[in-house]
Amino acid sequence: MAYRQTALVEARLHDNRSRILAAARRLVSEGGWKEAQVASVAAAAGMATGTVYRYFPSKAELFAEVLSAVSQREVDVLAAIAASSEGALERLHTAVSTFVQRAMRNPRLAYALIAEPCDKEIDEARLTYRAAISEVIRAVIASGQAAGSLRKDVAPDLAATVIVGGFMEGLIGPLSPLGRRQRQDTEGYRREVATLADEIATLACASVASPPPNVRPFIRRPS
Amino acid sequence: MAYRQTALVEARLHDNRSRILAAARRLVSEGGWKEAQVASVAAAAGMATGTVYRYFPSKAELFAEVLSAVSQREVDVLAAIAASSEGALERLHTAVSTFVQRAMRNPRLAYALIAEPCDKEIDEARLTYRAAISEVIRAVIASGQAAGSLRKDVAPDLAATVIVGGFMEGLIGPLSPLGRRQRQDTEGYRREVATLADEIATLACASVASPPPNVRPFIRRPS
DNA sequence: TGATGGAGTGAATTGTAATTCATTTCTTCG
DNA sequence: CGAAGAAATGAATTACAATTCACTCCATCA
Repeated sequence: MAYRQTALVEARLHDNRSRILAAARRLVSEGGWKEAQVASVAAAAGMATGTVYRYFPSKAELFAEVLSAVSQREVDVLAAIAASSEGALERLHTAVSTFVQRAMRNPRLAYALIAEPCDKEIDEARLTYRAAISEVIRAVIASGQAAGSLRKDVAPDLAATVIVGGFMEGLIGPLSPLGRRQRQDTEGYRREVATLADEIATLACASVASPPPNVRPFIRRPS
Repeated sequence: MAYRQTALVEARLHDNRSRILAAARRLVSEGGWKEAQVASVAAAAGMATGTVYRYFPSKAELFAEVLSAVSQREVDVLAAIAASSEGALERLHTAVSTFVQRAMRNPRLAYALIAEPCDKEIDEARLTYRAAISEVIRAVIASGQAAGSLRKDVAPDLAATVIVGGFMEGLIGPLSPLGRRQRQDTEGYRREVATLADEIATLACASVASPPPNVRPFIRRPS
């Protein structure tokens, strides 16, 4: 028994793992999935390609962990807002507009994690966090319905799904590399983002607020 | 000059092209993108792989045309609804619920075309039609605002994007191979679909209907 | 110090489909 | 019929990254 792992080595291993994750995250947030190749990550982390595989079993698991780390923080932020003692409508508005504003802080990363085409396996990991966000929103809606401040004629889970889809889609244009024209460090940009966030949040709130819309849809001949 | 294309041959060529498109569409609607391989399409159309390339320059263009054909019909249906003389809110409700119901007629195909992970190039073609749908919805919203039946405090293009994202997301669960458990030919299924369509459409309508929601969002300390 | 075994390396391998193209088969018409 | 050109074929090629692994390098400790 001439070798046993010592604390120093253990620390280095842990550090390597972190460096890989950081490099992976940086590459995605700079160039999207196109840049997120295992070989590039390894190079960016200052090690050989094979080394990455000593820390992660596959590319998919590596990036799932990147996604997980970023997304979990957002879920936590939303959960904290949801847990506050404000009215349901206020919590919903704040949750949505906060999500939008935070996403716009790092648009390229948010775009990649939310919308950019990527490998199937990574895409599946997205679902998990979209579901987690949806669940937070659902709880807010359900509590608002119980308290009587929100309409009761919509299923909370469906409403939450629609709201999440809505604000994500509303974000995609502004987030996407094509939709962003302005430098991010200007006052005008900040104001635009705040306006966008408020408008999207208001749409979300309106969809579940009382009173219900008074619509009498007409019947179409099915075609 | 011993050969010139005759009408008979021209007809066969056109027929081949159609067969390729039909086969491609059938494969996607049966097995999703996983089954949508050029070789499989060729086999399903009863010809050799290389032949497909005499009609389409690439896989992406082939499937973009499949997507285009299916989507354009939906855009047309929505446009017809949008052009009717009903109130804006009624047109919006009918447009959304009609889209949902039509999608649920062929869930596997709709799922593939709307949400299933696929090649980047095909994914880009999706954007075109999502934008076209969004534009139809935007026009309805704008006309409703002009007529005074819809709130004026939301930008029509943003509202349209959010609504489209919302109803697409609301559809994904029910459309996806995992979310569908029931046979499609039962009375119960039809009723469920109708309910889903109505609920989603109602959410969409509520998000832009008058009066605006009365929300006073609280301020969070940025974290 | 040198024997032991884990850690790191990166060129080579693998897997997966799209795409090509030399060859064969079919159509046309003198 | 048979020459000429178009269309079809499908096995071979290409492209591209993920993944592997035989080897080298380093840390540990008797």
